Amino acid sequence: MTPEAFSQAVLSWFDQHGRHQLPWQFNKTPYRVWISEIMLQQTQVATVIPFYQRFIQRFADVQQLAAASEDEVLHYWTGLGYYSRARNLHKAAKILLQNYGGEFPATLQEVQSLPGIGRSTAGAILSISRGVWAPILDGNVKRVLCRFHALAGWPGDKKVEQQLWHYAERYTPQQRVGDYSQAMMDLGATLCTRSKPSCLLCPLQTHCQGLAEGQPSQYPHPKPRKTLPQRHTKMLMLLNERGEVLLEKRPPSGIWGGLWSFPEAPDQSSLEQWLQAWQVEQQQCWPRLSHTFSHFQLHIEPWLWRGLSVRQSMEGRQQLWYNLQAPPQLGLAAPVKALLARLEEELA
DNA sequence: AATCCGGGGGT
DNA sequence: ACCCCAGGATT
Repeated sequence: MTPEAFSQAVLSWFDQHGRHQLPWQFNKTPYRVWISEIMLQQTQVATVIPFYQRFIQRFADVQQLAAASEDEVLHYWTGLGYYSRARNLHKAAKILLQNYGGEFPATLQEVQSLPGIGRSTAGAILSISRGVWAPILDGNVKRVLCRFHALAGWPGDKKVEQQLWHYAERYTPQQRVGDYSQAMMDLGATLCTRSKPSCLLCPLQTHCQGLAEGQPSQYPHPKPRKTLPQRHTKMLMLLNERGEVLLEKRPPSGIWGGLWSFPEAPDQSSLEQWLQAWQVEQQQCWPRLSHTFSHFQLHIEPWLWRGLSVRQSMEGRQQLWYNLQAPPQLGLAAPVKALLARLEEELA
């Protein structure tokens, strides 16, 4: 799809279906767009609207904002969150008054140098309020572009973000650049939503790679977990006098759902319950196993228990004695299979 | 309970 | 050059 066709499709959709009645879409001065863009960082439109109206009513222009106390500015921000946004807004207003005569500068560099304004927000302010050619890349636009190009990786990753800026630059049109910025944000906010996107209504559906793959909502990929949560458990290999070992069927859902596994003792009290139930003669600790899942890492401490005498209360659990010489055909959890193999060596 | 979010500040 | 944070909303 050519960049011209892309932006044309987005703009046509915006003319028909975009949002045009938002408070900051009237009288689009740099000041009013600036305030709205800062409020819209990390905060949704519906939440922002009443705050925006109160704020603009009290601080109608840069001069009034700069003249106010920080306390009062923060008062009008109370409930919006991310309060450094308000402090930066106040700081920037004073800089605008001191260094720019109260007028917004016209270049991306200068706007971006103001506290609280990065590349995307600077682009939004200049394109929407002044028609300056400047791409934007907020969360909505990132989502649209990741899906459109089926771009793998997490958008917070530098390489991925760089590629996204490249796409953003490519599609940003020379004409109607402000409408295009607004249109892309609307598209992401109303159709290309995080879950359940309305692809059938999307002006880009015929060229969207993510949709072509069948799972557009898998993009953008989520932030990778830095360190997987660690869980610990003991697996009890209860060996009877016939050389059989006890297995339990796991609940149908959850980890290893419906598979057979050793009895587990994740904590001390459950361990003691098993000890009392079986009155073990000999306990032998084996080297630990680690097993990694998508969302946590499991550290397994295997214990071999021999000389079982008493047996209590196995009701309510599906259990069986697994004969190592004549193994039944069962679904086994991976580490259980490994441990059973090791156990067979041990007894041979 | 986990995920998301633009920019700033710290490592 | 990366990592982490803020603070409310959504899922």
